[in-house]
Amino acid sequence: MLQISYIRENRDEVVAGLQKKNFKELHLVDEVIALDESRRSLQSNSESIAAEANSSAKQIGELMRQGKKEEAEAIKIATSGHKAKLKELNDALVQTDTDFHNKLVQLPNLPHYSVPAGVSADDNEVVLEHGAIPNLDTDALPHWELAAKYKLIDFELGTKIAGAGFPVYTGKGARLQRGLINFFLDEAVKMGYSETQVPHAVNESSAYATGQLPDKEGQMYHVTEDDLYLIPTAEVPLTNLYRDEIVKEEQFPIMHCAYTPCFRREAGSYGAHVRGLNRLHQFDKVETVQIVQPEKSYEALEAMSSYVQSLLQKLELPYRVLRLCGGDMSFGSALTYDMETYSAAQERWLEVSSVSNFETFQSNRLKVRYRNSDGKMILAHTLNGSALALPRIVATLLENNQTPQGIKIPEVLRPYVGFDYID
RNA sequence: GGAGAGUUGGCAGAGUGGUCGAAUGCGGCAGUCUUGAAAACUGUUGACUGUCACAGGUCCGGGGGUUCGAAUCCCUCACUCUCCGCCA
Repeated sequence: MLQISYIRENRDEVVAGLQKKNFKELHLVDEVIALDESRRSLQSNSESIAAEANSSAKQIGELMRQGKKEEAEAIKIATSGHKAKLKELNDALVQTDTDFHNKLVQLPNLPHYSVPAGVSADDNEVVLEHGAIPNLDTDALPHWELAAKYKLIDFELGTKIAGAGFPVYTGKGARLQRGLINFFLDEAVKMGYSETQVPHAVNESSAYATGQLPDKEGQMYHVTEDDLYLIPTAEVPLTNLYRDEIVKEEQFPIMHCAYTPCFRREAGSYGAHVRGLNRLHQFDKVETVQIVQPEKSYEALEAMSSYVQSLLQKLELPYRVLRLCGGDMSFGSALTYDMETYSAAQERWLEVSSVSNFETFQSNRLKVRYRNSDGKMILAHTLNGSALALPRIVATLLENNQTPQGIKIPEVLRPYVGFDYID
């Protein structure tokens, strides 16, 4: 959620930023400003009446104590009109405030100045590419065929017990999953992230605070009986750890990592691009979250980005880093780097990580603040990044490393999985 | 699932319908003392909103009501705890 004080004072910059993000409902900006205006004037009206009512009530109390009943009665009669007026003003205020808030939350975050203009994934800027793209034989198989051949993943069995997009991992496939999770967690801890286990379901307040609600309501599984949402990413519980907290400056940088399954409904996608592991309703991911002072957040973003790259390097996967253009960025992000690995058998890039700085967009709702050295309350900046999401890593690992002897496991993973080849 | 108790400031914990944004203790901060620290003593110490700054307003789990006036009375919802039942 953007800060209204900023919108009020920087209207033109806000509009320009939203345009860069390819946001269409620009009229909302002026509507929000107008609603804020009338909300504040209603508030000051209501408050001055409240102030009068308060002082009358105090006088009455004083007079009653002194036993001057008649005088008290007189003031009672004189102030009896306040109540109706107050009620009226407050009703208007509540209505205006609700309208104001409903519109304010529809505004996405403003992009960082370095974000390239553009409307779609084609306009993303390739920051760098690393590693050689492997030349596979012409009979190389896509990962879903490899998964079947080596009995690593059973998609049909998952469909039977849950539905499409809920794979069952078996044998060395299951072992590979566990190995990757442990590897990612160990690496994150080495980087200074504190390992955390979090609930896999969250309440409405949490989903709202990190921005999944109301923006992405349909993308989450909702347990209606208990009004809980299955987490689409560990970002939600991890970031909400600090909801409504005033943290001490010396706690910074706050760094957490967590492994969780992630649940996404993601309706409406079909075809080869969602085959196999490319898009799932349940998948595994190790997430990293940082909460830092505003002046440190871009430094932290770069560190998170190079950390993710170091993982890909250790896994010996060719990858590239994209700086997302305005139109392709998520609702709450100010700057996002996507990491993609090259899937040689599918001959395309697959997104395996997304690292974002939300600046104060999340913390404004979360109310994560700290007191700076001048004693001022400051909203902290929040960042998060996948480090890493498993399915597409597994997909590229299987495809790129297929050899006549089987699928070669990268050195670094061998101690984690306990074998050198899948065969 | 059944029965009961509770929700107050960073924490613990008082609170009679008016003088309660709230006693007291702990913690935090500043000072005195000390070479320094501890102890002791003194002072100070919530958030939000609003203003150039004051003033003003809101907040005692959330929402609603009664009243001139609610932390205190009523309704309602949520959550927490205890006991019983069930259970990994």
